[in-house]
Amino acid sequence: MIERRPTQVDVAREAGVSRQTVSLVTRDDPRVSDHSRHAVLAAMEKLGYRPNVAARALAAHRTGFVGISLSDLVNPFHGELIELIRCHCEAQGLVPFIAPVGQDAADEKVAIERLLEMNVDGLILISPMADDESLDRIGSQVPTVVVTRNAGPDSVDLVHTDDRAGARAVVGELMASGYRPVVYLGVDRPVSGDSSRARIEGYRSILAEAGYEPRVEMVSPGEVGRALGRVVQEFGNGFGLCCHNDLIALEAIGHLEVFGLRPGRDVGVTGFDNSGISGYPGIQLTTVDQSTAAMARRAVDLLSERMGGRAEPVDVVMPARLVTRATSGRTGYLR
Amino acid sequence: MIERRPTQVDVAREAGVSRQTVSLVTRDDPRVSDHSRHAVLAAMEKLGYRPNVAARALAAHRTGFVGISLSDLVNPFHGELIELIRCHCEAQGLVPFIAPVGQDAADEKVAIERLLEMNVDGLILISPMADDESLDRIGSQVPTVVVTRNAGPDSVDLVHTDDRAGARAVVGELMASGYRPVVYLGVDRPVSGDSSRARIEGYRSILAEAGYEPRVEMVSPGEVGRALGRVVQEFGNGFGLCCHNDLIALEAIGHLEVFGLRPGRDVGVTGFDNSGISGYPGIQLTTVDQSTAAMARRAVDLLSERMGGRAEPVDVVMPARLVTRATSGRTGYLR
DNA sequence: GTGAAAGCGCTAACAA
DNA sequence: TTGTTAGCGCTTTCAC
Repeated sequence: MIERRPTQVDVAREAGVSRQTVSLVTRDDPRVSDHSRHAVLAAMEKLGYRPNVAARALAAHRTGFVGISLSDLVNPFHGELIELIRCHCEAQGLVPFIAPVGQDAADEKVAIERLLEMNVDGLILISPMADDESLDRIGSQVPTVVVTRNAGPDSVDLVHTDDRAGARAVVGELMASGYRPVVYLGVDRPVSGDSSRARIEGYRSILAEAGYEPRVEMVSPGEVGRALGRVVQEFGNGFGLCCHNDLIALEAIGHLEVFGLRPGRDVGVTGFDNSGISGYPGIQLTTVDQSTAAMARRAVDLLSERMGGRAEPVDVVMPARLVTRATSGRTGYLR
Repeated sequence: MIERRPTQVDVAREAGVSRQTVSLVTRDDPRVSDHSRHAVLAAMEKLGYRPNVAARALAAHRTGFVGISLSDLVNPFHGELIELIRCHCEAQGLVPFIAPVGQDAADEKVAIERLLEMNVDGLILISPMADDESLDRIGSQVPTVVVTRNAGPDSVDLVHTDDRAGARAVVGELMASGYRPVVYLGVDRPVSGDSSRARIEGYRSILAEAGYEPRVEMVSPGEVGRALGRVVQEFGNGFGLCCHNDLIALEAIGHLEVFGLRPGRDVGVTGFDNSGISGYPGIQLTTVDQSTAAMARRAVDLLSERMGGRAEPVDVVMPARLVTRATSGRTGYLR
């Protein structure tokens, strides 16, 4: 039922040339006569020849593969990012593969290890949980770009949004709309250089400047209710809720409605990521846009450069853009 | 900066054994003395040895890789499914990789082609767009399981939910709550055996039994507004909206609120997938549960069996379970 | 422009 | 239990 795959030998026999000529054709080498090339291509087509990547990798010491590690597949922001990265990889002749990561840093390590085992030429790590030492080990083995982190070892490049500024922007917006106090609802990711930390830092800084005490509630996705209950109990209404990302904000909005609190009216709510759903009518979440497309492009470009031999680390900071919608209260009440 | 990776030769020298012994240890072969095994493992650890998968694939004619093709990374249902598939692959000693697919069938073909090139031992295709002929070509090259489709060639196995029954259940629920007419809001995927078709068929069948005319509106994600506008214009309120999946339902709910229509009260709305967000308080979407965990497990099991030599096609139908929440109106109005 | 030869790092059958 | 011997399918000098 499952037949043997044709090899270059089969193609060569079919085309009436030597096997080496076939190899040259696959690599687009110019020193093949038009006639031979044509015969080879026709034979490949006829036989359904597909190069054996394992053999090529073994002989050529490269694969053209780019490994992508991605933990949170449920976050639509990541989905958008991956699709854009894929497009830019295509354009650069790189072949992207995703290793699904499980829950924790240990799972992530396994996933990255596997990408290394399959001889990827480069690595794009999206919101990795690994510590700097692990990142350094990885980066010194293969060109690596880390996306959404603002710090890391010199062996990797960094692409991230100005999370601090983004957080300051949304918190500023909530305060300008009159919400007090502004509470931060975040995820607990004790990873150096992680976006969650930068956002909290931005939140703290702008509150400090305005002379307010910070109040940070750490939650896991899916468990926003309890934390929010505490906040409602303590402050009633009129407070602002600066959420780590759009998903948490959506969950918070759901809980607020149960408490009878209308987002953008009784309570100000903001997210982060400007993911597709945040702009839906009926949701209209005020959030921060991360210029996802530019991030994706820069990440792939940096990787190409690293693969091309650059050794000095590069850190690209993308602008954070406030997207003001209904949930922060100033553009008209929706609900 | 980037040092050469150690090979079995290096490990053998370090451990003071022959290279072949190292090979045996990597394959967990029992006929190695405890002493040698220990020395080899220590040497591997010390050198940071990692097997070269390309070389292994070339020699052993298998990789242990399972390729997963996945078009819609933004749909959280797919994210959940992938994570479950990953877990079961681990348990079976299989290594999952995802090839990100672009927008259309041509992109998908490229992505699957790449998985084949990297010598995956098996393929799990999630909601593929390929036609039956393409699927047959794929399935006759490598063991393949197609998830979420109810028809396909004999060379592939099928795992899918009873979409017809699921659609009948939600439409029945909407009608029992008194919504008339019940409109279907679906995506246009002209793929044989696709879940979208089965759901529409279920919708039509139950409407026909009750003596109503069907009304199917096809939309693309992100463009629900226009179609919904037509429906509202025509029927005012009191109608039911059976949406192809939760994402579309959420988008529809957003638009309904702009029209001043409250889901579960003025209009009945249902989704499909029972994805995490559908149960959020404040959303409370009536939907259909697809027993995602069981689907994932069966898919991986079927793949193992195929890889083990089974040639007869298997078609597994998972039960569709109605999850009644607020948006279909009978469990108390939320909004 | 084409062919010959060597070898990438590993597995697998067999012999010792 | 360990070593020997062939390759797997391809790229890459280097001659021709």
